[in-house]
Amino acid sequence: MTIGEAAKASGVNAKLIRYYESIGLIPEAGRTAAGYRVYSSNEVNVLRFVKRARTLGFSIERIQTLVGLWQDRSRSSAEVKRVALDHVAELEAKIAELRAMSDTLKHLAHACHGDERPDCPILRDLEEGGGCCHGVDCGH
Amino acid sequence: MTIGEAAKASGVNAKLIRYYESIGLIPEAGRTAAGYRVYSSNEVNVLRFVKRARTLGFSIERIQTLVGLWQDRSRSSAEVKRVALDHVAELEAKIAELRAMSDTLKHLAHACHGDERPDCPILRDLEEGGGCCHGVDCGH
DNA sequence: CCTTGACCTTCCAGCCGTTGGAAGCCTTAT
DNA sequence: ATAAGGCTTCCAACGGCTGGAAGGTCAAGG
Repeated sequence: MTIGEAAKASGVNAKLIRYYESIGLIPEAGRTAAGYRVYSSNEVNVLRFVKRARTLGFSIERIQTLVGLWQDRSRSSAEVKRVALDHVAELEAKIAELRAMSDTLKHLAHACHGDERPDCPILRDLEEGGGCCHGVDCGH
Repeated sequence: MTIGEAAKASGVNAKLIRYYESIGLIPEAGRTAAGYRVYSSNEVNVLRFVKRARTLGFSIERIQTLVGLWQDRSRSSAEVKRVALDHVAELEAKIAELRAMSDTLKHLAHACHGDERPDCPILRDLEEGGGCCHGVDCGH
């Protein structure tokens, strides 16, 4: 299997496969006499694992840990669960951050007439540093 | 006002101020005879505006637009609102993406015993590409 | 046999928004 | 005079890719 075929089979871009190899996420592939990388279905499985883990938002570093646990038959499921829950905690923190941004902006946009006039509570908020709704003159 | 003082006054790191100048987000600051950057309270206001906008997650590109609208007295609030709502849409899309990841992982982690045994539905999901819950043998 | 085109190789650069460090100049205080 | 602290520029790294250039290799067709 060449890198292109492995890419198709795994869903991971050929360039990305080389990148993953270069950073040590996956082991160095074997080579033909001409220097072409060669892949077996086993390596394709690892690539698929990596791809799925990326889809779930795991960092490369954590994926390295997960692949290690996956290969380790004497792993404990507790270790895997801990890695997953650490990641969930980070996701939830990020979601909360984005949620706060979005809600603030939706509120400001709601208060904005959105017509041809220049007056705009969104710009006022940016100007004043977000102190709008802590006072009394916000009007909502 | 030197760059360090402007940094304190605006809450934007001195290094970041130079970076913002280098990419054209803020205009080039004036200089003393010795080459030190000089800031007025006006420029500090711009920095504060930028900082608040970053806090709300706006990209540098959109902040450039927002600063332009802010300075433009003949702007329409509709333009500002559109920029804000475009950003809200992006935030919501990102939130939905992270939400899906987190929910999937929480579900998998819930199904994982988290003990010393190696068997783990999280690894099974990564191995199989997330097909677990579309079938019948998932067990939840 | 030669060409064409599709693949493969390496290396280098850029995206975003920062942050860090190195090397050197300027100012102020002691 | 000298030390400390600020300022200057430039270069590099983070994460996770993605693109391009320049060149080698392979299979099919004329």
